Amino acid sequence: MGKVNIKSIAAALNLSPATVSRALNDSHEVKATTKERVLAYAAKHHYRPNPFAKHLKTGKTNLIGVVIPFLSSPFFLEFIDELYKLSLLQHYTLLPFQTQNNERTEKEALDFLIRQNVAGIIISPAFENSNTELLKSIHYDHCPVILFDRIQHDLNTYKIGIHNSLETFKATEELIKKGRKRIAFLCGKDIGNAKDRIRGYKNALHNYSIPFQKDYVIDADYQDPTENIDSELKEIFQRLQTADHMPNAIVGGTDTLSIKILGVLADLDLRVPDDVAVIGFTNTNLANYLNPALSTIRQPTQQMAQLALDLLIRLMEKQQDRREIQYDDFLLGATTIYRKSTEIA
Amino acid sequence: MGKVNIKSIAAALNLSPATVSRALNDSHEVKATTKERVLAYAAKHHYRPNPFAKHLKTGKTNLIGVVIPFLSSPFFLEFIDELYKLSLLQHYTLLPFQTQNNERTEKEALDFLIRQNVAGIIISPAFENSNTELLKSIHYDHCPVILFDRIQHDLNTYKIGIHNSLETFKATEELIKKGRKRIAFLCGKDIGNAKDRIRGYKNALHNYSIPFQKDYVIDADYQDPTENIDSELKEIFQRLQTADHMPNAIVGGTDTLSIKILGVLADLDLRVPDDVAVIGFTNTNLANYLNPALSTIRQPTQQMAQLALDLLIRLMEKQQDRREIQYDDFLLGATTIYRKSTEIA
DNA sequence: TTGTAAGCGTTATCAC
DNA sequence: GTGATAACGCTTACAA
Repeated sequence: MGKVNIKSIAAALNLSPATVSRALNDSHEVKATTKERVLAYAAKHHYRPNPFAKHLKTGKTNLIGVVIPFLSSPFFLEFIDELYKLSLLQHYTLLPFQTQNNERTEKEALDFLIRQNVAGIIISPAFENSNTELLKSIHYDHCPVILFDRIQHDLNTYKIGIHNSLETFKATEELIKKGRKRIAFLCGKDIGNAKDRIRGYKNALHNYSIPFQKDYVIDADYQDPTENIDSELKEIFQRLQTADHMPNAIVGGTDTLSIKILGVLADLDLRVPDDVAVIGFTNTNLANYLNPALSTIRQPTQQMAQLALDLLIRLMEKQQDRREIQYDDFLLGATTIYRKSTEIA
Repeated sequence: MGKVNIKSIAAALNLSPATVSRALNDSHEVKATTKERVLAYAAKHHYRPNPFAKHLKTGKTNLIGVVIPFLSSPFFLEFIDELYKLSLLQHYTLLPFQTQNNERTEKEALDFLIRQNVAGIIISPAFENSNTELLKSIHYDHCPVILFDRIQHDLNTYKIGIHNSLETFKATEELIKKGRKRIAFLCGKDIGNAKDRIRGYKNALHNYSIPFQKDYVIDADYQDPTENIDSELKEIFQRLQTADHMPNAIVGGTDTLSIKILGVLADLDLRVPDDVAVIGFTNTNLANYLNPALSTIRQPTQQMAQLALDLLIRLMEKQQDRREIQYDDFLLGATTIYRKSTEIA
């Protein structure tokens, strides 16, 4: 069978392409009967509009680019999943990309998205101020950009995240109240929100007059959660153990690290929570099945996704120069769940 | 600044659009100096080719559609992740879609992919023979389709999976050898590979003269792993308990169920492995950190992704009528890891 | 209410 | 080597 497009439909029905186009787009200026004829024929012959032609003409797409560090982290996975569900309802199509915390890969993803002429972009940057100039030029001249999760970024736009310093403050405080004073903090190197999370941790120590120890802030450098950083972590803690300087509590600053640390501690024959209590950021129900069940700080991914999409759509529809808009930061509340790993007798 | 496209470059350099196009495509029939001039100008003005125009003209894309039941299952996540890495190297772009085990959603995804004019599709169908006719018409008339994981499907194409019956046979046999005889099997309703997995389980029972019991095959009907089927499972096992017919071992037929069952058993105050031993399909390192560490059958996602992409590219490049190709099935080996949950004293 | 025609950015087929 | 020109499938003034 030949290809079925507007021209062939027009020919078959003795109409002009313009009328067919109008009928397919449910224009009010076309007779009801013609509309029916066209629609019936189109359905019968499985007409599929060619988006390339359409977009070439209109210059618009219903694509939304989503740029995240990686999928293999429960938080980002949940976020994307929520976003999928929501965008489906609004007839937007998601184009997800991973950066592996790498600025170059991020740039390539952004370039690709622009070539695809996406209508908007939702991003959690590879690291603090990665691709700042590129993102600014996209946001100002091409399509709106919204930041989430890693919102430490000079791009002037809506930012959706949680109150990172507050959350780590509370978690650290909880450990202190339970009598632990040698508290370590795990964080990803250069990750956009690490600073805030460390600040909360430091403030809590300060509030309870516990001296801050530099070697208790443990930077892990990873591009990918599936990477084997376990041995790196193990070495660090082994060194602390040897120096008789082992912490008796740990705050996990990222999804990935919070889970990995349990395996590391088990390897070192340290009992959780007796020897070392653990609490960390993590968005997975699996935390409850871990050994021991892990206390977690859980980000509200559903809310975050909803808000990101709403704000983005609002920006996409607005004609105003995006340089001149007054943007707000949205800091949502996280949910902390205390489980076995912080249950100190 | 005005838009920079082939025409504007041509105007600025006093060339024709045709020459510019040739230069950008590194055609040999264009003078080296002109080529340089064009490339320099393009780079300086951040020229980005418009894929919509290009594809409208050539009718070809470098897009690969990937259709999976859901992302929130470790196996599919790993698979997609591997596919991302590999396709990046080959300059293909992935368009991933989830079906939630729903034929209608799957159809919408496939329709979308065709409209996007993807060069090929890799799919694990929503269930056995879902969208058979549509997939056939796509494969024969539009672009090659490759099946993976859930390969019980009438579509005649390359199929990549594991030897499901063999793997469940071995797992069941192991439990039998450890003295367990009341062995239950968990599986997703209608999922394409459930039949084979059940067959392996049955064969093992048969080989050791253990009578097959119908109520030990437990169907769980879920659209999404994050769904709350825990209570459903709990009820089923509670009923078995009451009837004094509780199994003392369980084989988990899917990623999702294998993990969930641990929580259910804990809720029912059953000890693993003492009261009930558990082994199941699951592609996550987290299995090692679960309570207790879960024995797993792990699919070779990296190999599967590599093979899927290789075969797809081969088909995309071949001109032959796809009805007439002789397709093979590829059954790769899985890796079974025995951990605490099957450690029977 | 419908038709005509131009044009979106690119590539391919001719000429020159 | 390079330049005109048509064409891909669609939308949209403008005309009728």
